[in-house]
Amino acid sequence: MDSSEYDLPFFHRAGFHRSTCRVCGSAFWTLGDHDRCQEAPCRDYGFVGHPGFTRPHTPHEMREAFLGFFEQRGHTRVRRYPTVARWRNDVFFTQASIYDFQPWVTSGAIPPPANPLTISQPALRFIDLEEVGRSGRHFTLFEMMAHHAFNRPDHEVYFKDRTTELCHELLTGDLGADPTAITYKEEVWEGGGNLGPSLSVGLLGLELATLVFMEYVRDGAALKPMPLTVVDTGYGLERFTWMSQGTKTAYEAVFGREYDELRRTFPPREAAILLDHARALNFLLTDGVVPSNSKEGYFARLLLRRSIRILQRTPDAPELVAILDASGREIARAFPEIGANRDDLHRVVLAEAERFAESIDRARGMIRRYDERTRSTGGRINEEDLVQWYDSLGIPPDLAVEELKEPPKIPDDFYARVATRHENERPTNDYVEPAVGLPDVPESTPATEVLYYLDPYTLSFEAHVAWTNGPFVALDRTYFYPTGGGQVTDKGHLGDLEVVEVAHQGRWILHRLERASPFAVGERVRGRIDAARRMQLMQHHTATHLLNGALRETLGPHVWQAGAYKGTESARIDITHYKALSRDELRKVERRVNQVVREDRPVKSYFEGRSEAERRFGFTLYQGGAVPGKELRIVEVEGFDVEACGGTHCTHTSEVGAIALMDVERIQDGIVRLTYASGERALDLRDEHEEILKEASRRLGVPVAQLPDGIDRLLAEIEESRKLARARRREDLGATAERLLADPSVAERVGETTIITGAVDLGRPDLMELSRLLTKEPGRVAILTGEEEGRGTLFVGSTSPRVAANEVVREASAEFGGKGGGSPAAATAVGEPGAPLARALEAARLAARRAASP
RNA sequence: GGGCACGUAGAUCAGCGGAAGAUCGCUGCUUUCGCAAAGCAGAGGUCGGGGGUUCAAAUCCCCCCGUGUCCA
Repeated sequence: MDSSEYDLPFFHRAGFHRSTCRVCGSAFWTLGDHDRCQEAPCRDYGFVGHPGFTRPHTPHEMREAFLGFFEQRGHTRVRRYPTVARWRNDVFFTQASIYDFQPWVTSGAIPPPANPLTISQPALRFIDLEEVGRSGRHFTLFEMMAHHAFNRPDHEVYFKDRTTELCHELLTGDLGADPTAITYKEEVWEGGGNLGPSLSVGLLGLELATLVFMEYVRDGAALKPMPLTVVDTGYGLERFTWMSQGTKTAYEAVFGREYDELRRTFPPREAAILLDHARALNFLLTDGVVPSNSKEGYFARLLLRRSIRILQRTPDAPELVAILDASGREIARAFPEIGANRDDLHRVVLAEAERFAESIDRARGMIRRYDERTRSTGGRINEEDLVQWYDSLGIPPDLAVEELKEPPKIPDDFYARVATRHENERPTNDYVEPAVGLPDVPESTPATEVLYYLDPYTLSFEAHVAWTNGPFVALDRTYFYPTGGGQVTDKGHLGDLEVVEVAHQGRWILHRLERASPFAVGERVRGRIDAARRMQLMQHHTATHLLNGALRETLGPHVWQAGAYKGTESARIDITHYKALSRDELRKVERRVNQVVREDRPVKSYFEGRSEAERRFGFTLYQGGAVPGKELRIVEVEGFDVEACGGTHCTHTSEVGAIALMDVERIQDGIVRLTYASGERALDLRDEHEEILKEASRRLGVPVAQLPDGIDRLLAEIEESRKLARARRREDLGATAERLLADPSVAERVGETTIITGAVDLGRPDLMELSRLLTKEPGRVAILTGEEEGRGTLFVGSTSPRVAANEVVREASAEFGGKGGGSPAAATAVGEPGAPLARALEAARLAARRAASP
């Protein structure tokens, strides 16, 4: 980056000079006499014990000081965005204040909520997890205070010069930092194909803020100016607070009284971890994350379980929810939504704690058994075992060690070893829906005017053909709904031809006909939509919104839609929830949702600017995931549910008819799927079930009310006859055994051993069973042959210590080309088809006699 | 989304190519005024499902399903 980028008029006006850091070699600007930039590691902390600001601030005071400062200078204060980035699908969490405005504002697609604006945005960075409590300055959740300006060619708010001036004024004004102690280090910021100069603000060894100026687009080797330049600043609230107090670590300054409180029970690192995690969890859970083993849920689980482990190994530790509540009360001073649903939050946390306890119990037993087994065979548990247990069973190494009699040392690089195991995993997240084979539409074709948004009831219309190719037709306007948003395609007719599928393709909606289109461009055609199908889809879609609302109302605000599908036969919604739904909860939801149907509330669909809609309804709008565009289509069930949605909807809830829940299942950890039907299908379904019941009752010959008992009786009968068959077989075999034992020609005595030989017509399992019956007493050898599918089977069982069954079989099997083997107690061989089985039997008898003779 | 581990009697698990086991629980009997307890006897298993390899599969291989867990 050219050095002129940093040569700001402000620096000259205020008397700054440019210098080079003796340690890191970077250029920086300062009023003072420094040979190095004023950030660690180039210099030590100089503010511990000697605060760099005049007055100590709490985080709350510091946030107010910051936001107030910028408000007084023409900035509008903007409310925080959720810590879960619902409006984007490229990241899980909000990691910086600028995330709030990506991609729609930064790309210029929509105007910012205010310009310039100031915000304090809670941000999450799990990359620093291990440093929390150790470094004295890292947090998983931190607040990034910022002022942002978005400059268009026709409207410049401010850029590098004013930004730096404001920053300097902030520090040296009321906060009272020594102007000569500050350095502005020249850096380059790059991200997402954009880049620009940035300044890193150092004071007494602490990097307090970064001022980023997004200015260029990388185009190969060249840099092209961005049409919209962005001021992206980040001021760490925690660091400002720390600087103002000059405590030993940032944790004392940030967590204040709660930290002192916990320090009575915990060492410094653990107290810091507990409070850091509690703060992050308060935001995460309030913003609707349910702990689970995948996606954002995993991070909530990680924080919860780490916290629980610390509490578990500490005597007289406070309750986790108590720590969460204390932390939440402090946060709520600035963010009142935190703790507003404390009961729901407690339920989520307690459910997770319970699961963790179960998991640990299981693990404990397993480790103890494994330890005993290993030691009894002279082995030892090694470090790799610890890694394996953590990776596959989730047993923290410190816990494993507690259970072991002779524990190995936990290696220092434990977590690095875990990471090594995950090195060769290939990320396949970037799965793209395979192209459905839609043709490209020439750019010159006018975009399709989408009419179903405005009126879902017009099912017959006239339009002009805008473009056509094979079976595909684009119209200048259409009421046909294309597959999307979990709602399946409309069907119907264009002219006399059937429309089999409708799909989005760029700015057009393509209708695929049953065969090649006969229409000419410009031709006027009549479109007719399959009314019954559309009605059913509308009912299912509106039903989905109603259920979503009822589920959130019944189960708690942690419920978010995690996926949905609306077909003609049924619909389903996946929601985030921490356990399976009880029968009672289901009944409640079904009653509630049908009540809303009967209340006949209006369902309004309209367009609204993104920022305005977010402001009015909050981020629960994005139930269906991130949606593109500057305007959102809002579907509002009055007083009940509001979502951004492009689907076709009933205009009153009563049109949904009825909603019948068909099935509920936990499809994965933290996600519950409900399947249901509405409208005509709900009635059909009830009829079908009725029919099935009646038919079952007819076939079983009992009244419907007695079906369960009837089935029980039937099952008992089946069980009975199965037992009977088994008993009969055993009896038959028993009779055969007795017959053989009674026949002096088949049983011969050699020394202590009785050898019984017999050729019977039985298969292998029966031969085995028979052998068992014959060799119940010690000192017996049974040599049996049978035939199965033309192949002779030899079975030898022995309870004589002198006669090894496998030896007998080995010697005999040569006689009939048999392959086999076994143990000294039982052995078997199967011969070639048609091989002389009798010879094998005789050979086995001789072998057994030889072995048995003293 | 990917890796790893695990699915065996009602429960907890062992077995890891040769005749399905242990402990607890259950049933019956003995002992006891009765209970607890003990002793004896017994019932209870498509070894998650489906393919394959093998003379032989709970055990080895492949594909599903389910559970747990680590990591993005």
